[in-house]
Amino acid sequence: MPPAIIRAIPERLSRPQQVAEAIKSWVMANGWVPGDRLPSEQDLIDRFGMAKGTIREAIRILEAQGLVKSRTGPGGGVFVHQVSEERATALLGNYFYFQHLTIDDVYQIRTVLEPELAASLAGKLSEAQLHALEEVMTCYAAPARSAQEEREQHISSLRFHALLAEMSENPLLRFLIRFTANMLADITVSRKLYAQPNQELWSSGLDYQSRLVSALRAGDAAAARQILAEHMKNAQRLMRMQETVLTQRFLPEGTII
Amino acid sequence: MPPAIIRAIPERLSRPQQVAEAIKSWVMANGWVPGDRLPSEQDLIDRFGMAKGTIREAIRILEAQGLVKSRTGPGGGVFVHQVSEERATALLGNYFYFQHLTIDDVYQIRTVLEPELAASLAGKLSEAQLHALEEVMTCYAAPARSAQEEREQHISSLRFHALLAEMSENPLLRFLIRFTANMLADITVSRKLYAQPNQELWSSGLDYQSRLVSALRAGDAAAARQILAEHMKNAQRLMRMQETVLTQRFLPEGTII
DNA sequence: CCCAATTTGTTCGTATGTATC
DNA sequence: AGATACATACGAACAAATTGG
Repeated sequence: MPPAIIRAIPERLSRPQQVAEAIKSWVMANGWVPGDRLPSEQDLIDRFGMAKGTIREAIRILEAQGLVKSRTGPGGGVFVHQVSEERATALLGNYFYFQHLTIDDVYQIRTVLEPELAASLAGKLSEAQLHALEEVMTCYAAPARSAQEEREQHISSLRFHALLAEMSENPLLRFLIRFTANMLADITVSRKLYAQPNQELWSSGLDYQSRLVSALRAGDAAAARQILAEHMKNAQRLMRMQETVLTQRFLPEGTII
Repeated sequence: MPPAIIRAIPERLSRPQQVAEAIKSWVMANGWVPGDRLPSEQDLIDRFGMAKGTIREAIRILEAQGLVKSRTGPGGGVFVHQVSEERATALLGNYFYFQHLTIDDVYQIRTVLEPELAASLAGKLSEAQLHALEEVMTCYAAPARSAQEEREQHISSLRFHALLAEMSENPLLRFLIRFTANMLADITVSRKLYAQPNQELWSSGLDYQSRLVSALRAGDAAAARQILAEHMKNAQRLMRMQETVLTQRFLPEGTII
């Protein structure tokens, strides 16, 4: 039987990478948490017996991963930093830049995750949270008068889903819903911007969401699941009708819906 | 109405970060693909009018993100590189290091993704692929005699799911299934290693998988979905019974099941 | 407001390592 | 083996940013 975990042959790491890994393990071993300061640059130079440039490159590697942040001046230094959702989104987005995703690929995921999210939140939201959702919905109460407006409403709709995800207790579910919504917001383009907006379809989208909030308020998980399942199916159909496609691009950090 | 996409105030980037972003955009604009060589270090120094150290730090940032790789020697240089699944997994794992995930969090995702995967693959697999799945199943044909063996079988079971995911056409689904399986393989520890293995439960796990392969071969999507849904519910219950917990840790690149 | 101390950030010259021919 | 072309590493000096007096 093969070993439980196949650890790839460690291709020779450059020294900065080694140092970065060493620091990472060191942080973990010491149980350092975000906000804690790492030894100073000079200190690291002495400890590792390496040149300043090498140490600095190591720091930059950790910084690129979102694990540390550095500040200049007295009281400055390199600090452990909690990887932000933005950073994680950008880094994962880089991976998918090279995998040609289709709209349907993304919707295959959303079609199962969103209903699950809705079901898990039914009856668990405060009145304030439910109000926040209704607030976002007002952004597209009026029917779109152009394809451009329609697209903006689509983005608002995605924001609704991102907000809903924010309310989940499950960090993984939260991230995945928001990640997929961000992907769609960032990299979809409609090929039919000249076309007339299809009011019937998007207004039914609004209808879905208000029914959803009702179900969430009533604590009806089955209904919430069902409503969102239909909503997803519908949204996917609309994207298809508009011949929407995904544009390949790197996601710069800082984009968030 | 707020802007469609809120772009966070661009907190002042250090020069290496700016250079890294500039190179990234440059690569995209030129449509460079994995394997293409970036200008030499000296060339970049001249172009950006910056010192070697700064340029090198920028390269390291891109390297940490998995976007480039550099080789020394003649014909060497910095090359565009497709972000590997391992790298993406490690980087995303860093994010979840700071979000305390529970077993149930991971299973909430698996419970909906795995059945969807199974359904989408029904009737689409070649006989060779189906054989490969049956091959992995043989690893735990024999009942576990200890908690340790039981854990090894659990890992094998995860490998089965990872292999199944590999067969999906959907890169996002593929990644997510494999990511969650990797999370469980890497960071679960059983708190009841002293306990007797529960043969009944795991052998039923094997039963599920052989029924699944049959359904896949028969092209019965509904059955495949149903079988995996039950399998997931059962596996989650087992993890609960064993009081399995997640240990928080950074995932070094190179771990893969 | 300025000055001094502290810490990271940047530059340049030089030397070393490595792979190709 | 030797020459070449490239990244890699080192060290010392200098610059910029931040804090506190």
